[in-house]
Amino acid sequence: MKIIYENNNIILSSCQNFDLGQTFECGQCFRFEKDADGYFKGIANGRQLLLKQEEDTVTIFDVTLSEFNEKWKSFFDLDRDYEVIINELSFDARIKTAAEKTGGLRILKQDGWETLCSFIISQNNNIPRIKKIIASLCVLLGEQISDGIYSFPSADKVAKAGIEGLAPIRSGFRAKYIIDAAEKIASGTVNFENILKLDYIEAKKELITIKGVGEKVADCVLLFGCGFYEAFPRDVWVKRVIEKYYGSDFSPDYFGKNAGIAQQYLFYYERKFASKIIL
DNA sequence: GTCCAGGCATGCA
DNA sequence: TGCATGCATGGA
Repeated sequence: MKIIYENNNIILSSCQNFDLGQTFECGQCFRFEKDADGYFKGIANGRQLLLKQEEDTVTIFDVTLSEFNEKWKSFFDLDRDYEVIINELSFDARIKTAAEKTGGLRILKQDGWETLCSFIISQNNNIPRIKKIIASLCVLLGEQISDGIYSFPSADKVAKAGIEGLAPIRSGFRAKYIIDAAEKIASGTVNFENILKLDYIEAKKELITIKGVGEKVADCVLLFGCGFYEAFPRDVWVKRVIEKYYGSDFSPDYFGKNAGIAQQYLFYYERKFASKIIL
């Protein structure tokens, strides 16, 4: 990959294993959309981001080189060689097949609190509605960045709103879980800086102390928000794949240190290509 | 109208 | 420890 800074845009050329559509659509994030002209728009790290991809060239608009190096390089996991990872995982025929279609996705490193809150909302819910609830939460309690664009609200702001304050977002039984998470993050009882220093097992234990956070949500937070690539979220889709192809004695250790990436290939492939569900 | 959604807490064996 | 059940809401 070559990085060029030009007219306040970052141009990434000769990108390998980097497809914006797959990265944003594969189910790890909820605030990026593709518009009719093929531009991707989203909100992350407290700002709006505009991107476009033509073949193996990705342009990130209105971003300085220092901002790119500080924030977005790690956000898009650009220092990781996914081709090597796919080769390592391709001892498994299912991964090899899946990655032929989904190998352009990259595991984003999103804000921990936002990821935690988003995946609490995701439980027993469908993706359109998850996006809708998150969007209303941002309008309700986030900061207005520009016209109609709102940041993800701080844990402090959400904690202060309380369960009643969340009523307008219609999150149902999840409201009490959102508030418990917000309170624990705001008070420092659960601290992402600390979690990043722990090993995977300890980090997961820490997250599960939050009400409404079980193994699956914790694994999503660790994988999509904390860079624990061994985290292997088992949702209904992945469980289905495991039952069908790997059997009941399956362990994520089978895929090793990048089990989470393997999981994402399987999840996305199953939803997009192996089932009739349209994303 | 009915089914079900990137689960989890709870109660009961 | 393991399994059944309820949960709020609205998309499909």
